[in-house]
Amino acid sequence: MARRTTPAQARIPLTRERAFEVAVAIADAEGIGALTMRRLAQELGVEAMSLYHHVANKDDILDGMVDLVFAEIELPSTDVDWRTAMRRRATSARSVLTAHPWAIGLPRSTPGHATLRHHDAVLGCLRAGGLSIPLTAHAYAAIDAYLFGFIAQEIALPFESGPETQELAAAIVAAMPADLYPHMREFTAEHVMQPGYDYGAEFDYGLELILDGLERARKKRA
Amino acid sequence: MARRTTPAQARIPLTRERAFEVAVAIADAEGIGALTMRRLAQELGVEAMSLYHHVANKDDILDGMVDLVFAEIELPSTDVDWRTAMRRRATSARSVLTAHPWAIGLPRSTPGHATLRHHDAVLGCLRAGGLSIPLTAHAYAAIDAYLFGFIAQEIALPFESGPETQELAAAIVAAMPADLYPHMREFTAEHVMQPGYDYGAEFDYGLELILDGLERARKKRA
DNA sequence: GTGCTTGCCTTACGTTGTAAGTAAGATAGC
DNA sequence: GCTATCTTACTTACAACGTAAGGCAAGCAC
Repeated sequence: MARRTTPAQARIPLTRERAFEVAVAIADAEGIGALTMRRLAQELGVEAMSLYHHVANKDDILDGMVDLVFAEIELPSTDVDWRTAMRRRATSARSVLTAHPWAIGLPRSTPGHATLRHHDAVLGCLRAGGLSIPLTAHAYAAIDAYLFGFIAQEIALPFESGPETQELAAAIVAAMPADLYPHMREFTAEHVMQPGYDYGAEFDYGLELILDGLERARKKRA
Repeated sequence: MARRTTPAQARIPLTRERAFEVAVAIADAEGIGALTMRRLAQELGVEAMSLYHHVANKDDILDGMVDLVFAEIELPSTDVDWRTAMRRRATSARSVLTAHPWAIGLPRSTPGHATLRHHDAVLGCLRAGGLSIPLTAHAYAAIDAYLFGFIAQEIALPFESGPETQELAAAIVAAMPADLYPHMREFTAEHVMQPGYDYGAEFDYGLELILDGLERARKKRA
């Protein structure tokens, strides 16, 4: 019997977009490992195989999810200084990807519309900011490598980035063989354990380093 | 019958290390997707479940593989200028991780000995180069974020980084809706398509940007 | 000899993605 | 009205996965 599971209420028709949204919700709540075709279907009030009428396969869903996340990231504005615009979009990307930590580790196959538009806006912002095309190429590669690299490292940390959990980090290092890693030991004792330490705060330093270097290069050419 | 599969030759006893090495070989040759417990066991002339006498589970194997890869990366030397040392280790990391492209995308759970020793050596190199502890923290975070971020981006490219495949990149962009991504279009036409373009070459520019900024900060304090 | 340890194998289970086929309702043409 | 077709969802089934539980054989200690 192909009877509707909830005959009382008119069913919201299944669409790609709804599937992506619910998939994101599952991954956010329980991790990407909890996202199976059956689980997603169940959450949509549908059987697993019905999903295949709207998506090609699971990778298709993962692509759609990543694009949905990218759509959340603030596009760089061309109304402000290019460095300010880059700073804002970097901060936005960091907060969005931290909220969806599974997204950065997903195998990226085909970029979606939001992803492409995002990258297009970044290029446009750099050009509008007065960077030459070769310098734009340098900036684009450097900023994105740093941005997504930092976020990936931060997410991979075994503890939350924050002041109250430095003790945990210290405990991890303290549990290591005493003289094998002397510099990590020193670094932990004299820096990580110090009050006010916050790994996440390093984000801004590195970003400014790159933006300053690029601005210097831009001025030199002009 | 617990008969040996190759009774003629004395069997090399199974060890964690041998399992890791063969696992790396499989992942290198056929991708990480081809690495299953059964396949690995077969390659070792053993049944799948025998592996569990030497490793805890599959994640344990993945950890061991990553550590094996890290062991290949050249440690930064303290005999040369700290920037030279960082440049060399970055170049080494890039070539090693490009040779084992599956490694950078693996979920990192517990770092192994080689990984820890590597990070310890990096910290030691920076300190020996005259960077203060806070500046070492900045440098460590910035360099690694950029380094691993760039490599991840490079590996995720749908084409090999190299001069002869820029046409493919151009074809991808050319297939996009005409006016949706104007800056990508401009960038491709006026830069990617130009002779001599090589995305991989951006690696050095960004790295120098960061190293120069850090050196400037070091000098200012001294 | 007996008993313990080590190393490997056998069988089996639950879960996964998805191929293939089918059936119910909606819509269009007459 | 009736039928043909399309859309949407369901059912069944399968091969491949990680791994739990237990068994058999060889080597060693005594």
